[in-house]
Amino acid sequence: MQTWTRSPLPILPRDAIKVACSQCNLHEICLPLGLTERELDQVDTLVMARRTIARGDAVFRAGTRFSGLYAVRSGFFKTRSISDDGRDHVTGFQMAGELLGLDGIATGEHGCDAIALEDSTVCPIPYDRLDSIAREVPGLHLGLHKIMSREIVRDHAVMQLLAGKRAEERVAAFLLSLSQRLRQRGWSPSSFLLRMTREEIGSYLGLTLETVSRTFSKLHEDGILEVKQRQVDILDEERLRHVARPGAD
Amino acid sequence: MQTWTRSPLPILPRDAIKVACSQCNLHEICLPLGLTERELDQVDTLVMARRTIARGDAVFRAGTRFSGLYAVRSGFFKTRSISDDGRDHVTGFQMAGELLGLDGIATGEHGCDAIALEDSTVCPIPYDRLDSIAREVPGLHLGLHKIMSREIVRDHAVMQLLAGKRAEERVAAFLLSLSQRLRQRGWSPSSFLLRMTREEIGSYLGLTLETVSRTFSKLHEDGILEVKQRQVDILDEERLRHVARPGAD
DNA sequence: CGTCGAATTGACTTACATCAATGAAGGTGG
DNA sequence: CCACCTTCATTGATGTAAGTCAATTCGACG
Repeated sequence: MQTWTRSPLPILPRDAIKVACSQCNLHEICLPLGLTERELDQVDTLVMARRTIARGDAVFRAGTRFSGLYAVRSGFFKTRSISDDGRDHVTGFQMAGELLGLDGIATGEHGCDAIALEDSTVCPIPYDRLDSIAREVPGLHLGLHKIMSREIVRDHAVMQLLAGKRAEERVAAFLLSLSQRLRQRGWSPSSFLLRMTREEIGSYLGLTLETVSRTFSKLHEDGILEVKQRQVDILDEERLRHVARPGAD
Repeated sequence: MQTWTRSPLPILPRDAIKVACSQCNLHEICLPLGLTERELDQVDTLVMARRTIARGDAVFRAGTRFSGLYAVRSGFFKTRSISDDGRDHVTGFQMAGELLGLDGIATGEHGCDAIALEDSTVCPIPYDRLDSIAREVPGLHLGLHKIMSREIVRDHAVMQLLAGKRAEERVAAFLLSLSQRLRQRGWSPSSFLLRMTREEIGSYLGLTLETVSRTFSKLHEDGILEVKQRQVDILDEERLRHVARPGAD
């Protein structure tokens, strides 16, 4: 059924398809954010092809050479890294319009694995070409700076959450963050399917899978959520907000 | 005694002194990292003056307009932000050669307070000038990207630590990180004075000040550290490493 | 229908927080 | 110079949120 996505251009990999940022409905939240039409045309030469990633597969793995970033075109990812003592840790979840691989610029090697949690597509963005095109499109640098800066802000928020919040607050904040990002993309912010396991949520939030599960049950008992396996329905966003930030009024 | 640092140029603020990156002994770890002599000369026009910050004062505060970054020239800082629910949290400690303010690029507002923990000096780097100079010095963009990327990598390491490690491991990792950064700067990595309180360490590591104190005592009892108030002497770095990453070999 | 990974729930343990008292260091003013 | 105060650090006693271990249950898939 989807055979039309398969290489009309025999030179490219089978799963690649030519695509332009200017035509992409994500360009308002993705890298080309805030560029003019003219500038967008130049950026179009950047992203040559899409790559499809099957559920469970990696876009890149920790330790491999960094050659560029990947914009999530569709689907859902987790990034995970193995810590010095062998335990592994989920550092984030990424959805359409978000960038993978920012942590590789520093060292020239990817610092984590980027794993697809469902069948997904990404737009590879070669870093050297990005850099040279950005010389003619100054807004592109600003855009990238902003994206990296936003990542830092987000990480700080997560650090705050891990350092200071209790299990219930963490889980509530996590759900609200998902909800808000879904809303931005035009999907339902109150009814959605979790793409990750309880264990992956727990790893991200610094909790065990049992605690995550119990917390979902608790929020359910309290009438704030409907949870059935991976299906989540937020019944009372206001109270969920309240759970996430106790003490604030 | 230090009056010679005070404005030989009456136009500048009293505590400002003209300074060049090319003459700065920090340019190997600071922003101009990896630039040629020629390029450095151009960058010299960027940083016009130093600013001194008294202990306890802020370089900038959360919510104020972002106008640029600040390179720590000397001294020691903490960054702290107030979370949505009113508690405050230390997001990092910065020493000579490190940049303050990266999280402000995203929103155009500073996301945290940057407080001097001892009398310090910073080099203000106006963002718009940085951006325009970077057009002629491409390495500067790469440098900034690398610095931001490194910040992301570090934040992920902290997240890992907060999510997965126990008190003793956190404190050990914290001391090792300090030690390593001191070594990079040519100071003693094994004998140093902590610039922050137990409470600030605790806030950063997601622990109470009591737990931090107890953990120091424990490491002392085990013969790994000498700790007397703020003075720390690492007696056995190898074992400290071992405490920080249990289970690894 | 049986198998397997994921999720839920319960009983028990523990690492760390909380509460509280005491002790050192450093700065200020008489 | 010493007495005083404030801030920071240490140490102990007790409480609790979340981890651990273990048993079911649920759903998806072959």
